[in-house]
Amino acid sequence: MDYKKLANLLYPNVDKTIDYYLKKYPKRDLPKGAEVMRIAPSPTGYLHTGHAYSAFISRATTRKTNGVFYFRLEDTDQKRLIENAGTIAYDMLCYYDMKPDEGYTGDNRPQIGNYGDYIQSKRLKIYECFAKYLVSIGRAFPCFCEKSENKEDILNKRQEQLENYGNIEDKDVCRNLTYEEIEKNIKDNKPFALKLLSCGDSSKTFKFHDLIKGDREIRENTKDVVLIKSNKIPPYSLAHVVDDTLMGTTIVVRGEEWFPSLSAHLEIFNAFGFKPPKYAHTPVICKLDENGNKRKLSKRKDKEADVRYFIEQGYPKVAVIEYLLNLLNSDFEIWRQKNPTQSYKDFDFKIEKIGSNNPMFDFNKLNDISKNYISKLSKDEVYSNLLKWAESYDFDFYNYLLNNEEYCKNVLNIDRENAKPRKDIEKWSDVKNSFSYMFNYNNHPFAPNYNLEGIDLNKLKEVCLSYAKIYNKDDDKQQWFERIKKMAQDLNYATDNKLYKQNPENYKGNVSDVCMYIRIAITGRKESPNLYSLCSLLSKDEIVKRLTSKF
RNA sequence: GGCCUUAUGGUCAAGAGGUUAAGACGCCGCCCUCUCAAGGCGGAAUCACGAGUUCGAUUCUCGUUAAGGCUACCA
Repeated sequence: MDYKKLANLLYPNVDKTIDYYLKKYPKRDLPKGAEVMRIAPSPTGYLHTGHAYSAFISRATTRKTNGVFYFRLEDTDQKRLIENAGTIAYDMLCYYDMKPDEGYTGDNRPQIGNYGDYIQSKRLKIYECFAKYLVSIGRAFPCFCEKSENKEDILNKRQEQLENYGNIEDKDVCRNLTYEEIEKNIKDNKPFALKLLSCGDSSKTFKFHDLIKGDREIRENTKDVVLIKSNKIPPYSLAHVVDDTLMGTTIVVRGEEWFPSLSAHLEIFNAFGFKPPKYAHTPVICKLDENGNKRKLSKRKDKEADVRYFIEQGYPKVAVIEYLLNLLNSDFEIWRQKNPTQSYKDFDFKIEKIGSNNPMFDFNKLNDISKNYISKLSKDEVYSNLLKWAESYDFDFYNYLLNNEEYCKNVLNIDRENAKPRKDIEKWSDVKNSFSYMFNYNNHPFAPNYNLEGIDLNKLKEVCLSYAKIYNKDDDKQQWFERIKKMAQDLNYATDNKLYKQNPENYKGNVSDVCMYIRIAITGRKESPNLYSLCSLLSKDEIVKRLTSKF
């Protein structure tokens, strides 16, 4: 077969050679050891938590090595495109401190960098040229078989093949077509897919080093994978090889689900004579499903699969990043303990430290990281973060915060900015609820739906009414408590816990019960931060009103 | 069916041919305390199973099992 002739028959309009493109995108001039890495999502949905997870690896590694982190949009699956998904993905990356240095920046926004176009659907001419080259050296052939239109058909066909033949044939029948047969099909305007003519032998293996998985022995590829679909668009396999070569990618980070097709990708690199990049196949974030089985985080079922969920809930971005980082390099948290005030960016992130089994998403851990992070913020930082969150997700609360800035900051500062700060805020959406008695109590002498079951209403009334008479706004913390103790004694409550425990029947209760009644009246709850702190932020009128209006 | 990957407490995990098998989250208890949170102290809980190599295996090898993935003109 005359392959050059075949190449011209299949791609008569390609006028460039691959050398043209290889020269057009020369080797990058970067410092020694610099890595070039990319995030290459397909815009078929929002940015998945797993994308953020692997993007972090690339961002951290390129930051560490003074390399380049770029964004390429893999929009080759025309059927599943979702509008704006690419833009959202870019914006999410920026939000989470992973702004790319180069590439796509959103739909209708300018691209950055000299290795574009960074949108695959705009690179079809390039792919065609590379495809033609493979035909011309006898490593690709056209396949005129009818394609299956949907996944179900494909799965059925596969099942049928399994049942009838016991295995699935890799080598495609069309690889044996003669030039004349092909020519006739082309003249008849039959659409074709271009496939790799695999030279692999499945009984042979070769050595391969993965940055995460380590040294592996891999079976040679035997599958005639599709290089150009019949709609002229390449699937991932060819686009990956061509783009990562032209764009100078040095490390490809991708999910472990790609590992089985690695062998085919390497054969394509090999067919071109290109040196493949290094690879890091990452574990996949999972969760426990209803049946107790591990499964991949699913965008349809799991809210935490969408990075926007964490923003809506008001998790600080650093908390989310540190959680993912903790999953990636588990020694991070030891470093964090030793370096409580440093940025996570100062942590020496190592790709090879990434574990190789699939972690489960753990909200307990995220919440813990988040509440620790928030507890270290100053009241001004808390206020501004909360305000920003509320602006998008709770506008009433936003207005309240804006109009009562000083007061709100004081509330947020209760037990903050000291050695043992309170750690009861996990995310911004918690704040309004946990401090509702401070923010919006006006019409509720007792918080809405407060359950007074088990509370002695007579005692509650007695304590509240007598405390309302003696409350003094000018007391300092000690005087405040002394006054309560005095009142407790007068009402026959114990003020010494040991005495009380010895003879509880001699008392109506302990001074802690007195505080409980006051707390219920002031906050509508049995638990709250330090009562003195709360009272000192409320006016005397407000306190008296809360103590008395119920009765 | 074939192929690939993984297996240390409930979760994230360190670890090495000989360890009392780190640490963190969660859980439980005690202390502190006006309650809660925090903090302090303590506790329960792990090397999937079976062979082999070895003086010795959770660690190395081989099987088994389980879970996940791929086997698409999806990425």
